[in-house]
Amino acid sequence: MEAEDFDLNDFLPYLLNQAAEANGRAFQKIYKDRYGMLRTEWRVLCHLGQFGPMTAREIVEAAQSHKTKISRAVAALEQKRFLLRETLDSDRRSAKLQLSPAGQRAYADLAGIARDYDAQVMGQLDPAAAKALKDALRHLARGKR
Amino acid sequence: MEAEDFDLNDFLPYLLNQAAEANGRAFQKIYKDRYGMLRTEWRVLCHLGQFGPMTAREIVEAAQSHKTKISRAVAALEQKRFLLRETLDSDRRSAKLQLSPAGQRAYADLAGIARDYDAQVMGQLDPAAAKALKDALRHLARGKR
DNA sequence: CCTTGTTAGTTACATTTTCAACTATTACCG
DNA sequence: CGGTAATAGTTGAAAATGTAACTAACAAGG
Repeated sequence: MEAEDFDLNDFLPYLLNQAAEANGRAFQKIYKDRYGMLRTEWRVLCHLGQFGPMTAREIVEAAQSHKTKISRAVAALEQKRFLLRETLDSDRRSAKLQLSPAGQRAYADLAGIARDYDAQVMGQLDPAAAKALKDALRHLARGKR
Repeated sequence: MEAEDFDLNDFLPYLLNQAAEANGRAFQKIYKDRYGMLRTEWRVLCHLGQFGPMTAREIVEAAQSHKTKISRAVAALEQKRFLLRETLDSDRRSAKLQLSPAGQRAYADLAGIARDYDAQVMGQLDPAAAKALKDALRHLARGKR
């Protein structure tokens, strides 16, 4: 329990951060340069492209992200004409959000690149370790918010 | 290579981010509430506590962090009296940075908590998976900046 | 219906991060 | 040496994020 036993390079939050940052940068450059998107915008695009129309609240839950972030990302995507919103009759506070054709094209483009990127990075790891890694990450990402 | 094959919940940068955020929050609260530190400040404290006196540039390299972030964190730690700076005779642009006694106490305190926290989280994982996880993270964190 | 409470989403403001100069010092090279 | 280039670190403005308060719509109980 002494501080001497502590090793920063073995501290999980630090490792996760370093890995996330190092890893995110390359891909971030792509959606930024190509579509002028921020990370949260890419995430919203991604959720809608993958799961179909959703409300903002559903995206908040799925992405485990703060509602102001989602709100702003939705507004930005709408302004860029990647997204359409349609107020729900059943609850006029919410809107059904879905990708425009341009949004779908952007999603298809980026998803393809993401897939390749993921395959390339994961390919550097031993297959068993690769699977274990993602399982562990999914476990760590769950439930502590 | 089609977008349909892409699964966000299997995309490494996304998983890394989710895991890092979920995981970082809990510990962040501690150094923030207890010492009013920001994450970069905690990191600088940590580097100095662990590796002894360094220059700002060395911290930048070790932490793979931007120099303005480090510069401001150093200034903040100095103001909080956790850190002492001493201009180098060999190169008067740089300074030797080291923790004050108060800084060392804060480090010892936080390092102990960090160690426990890490053990607790890692303990939830299968031992083999736990080791594989950190190895993989170290691999991913390397070299891509 | 009318009051009270809750929820979806937005907006305003403060904090933090990033980006682009800028200063001071050192290194290199004719 | 003297001038140009490179490096350590800082600063100011712009962008992004987080926090809190807000609006609008719904829900439920009397």
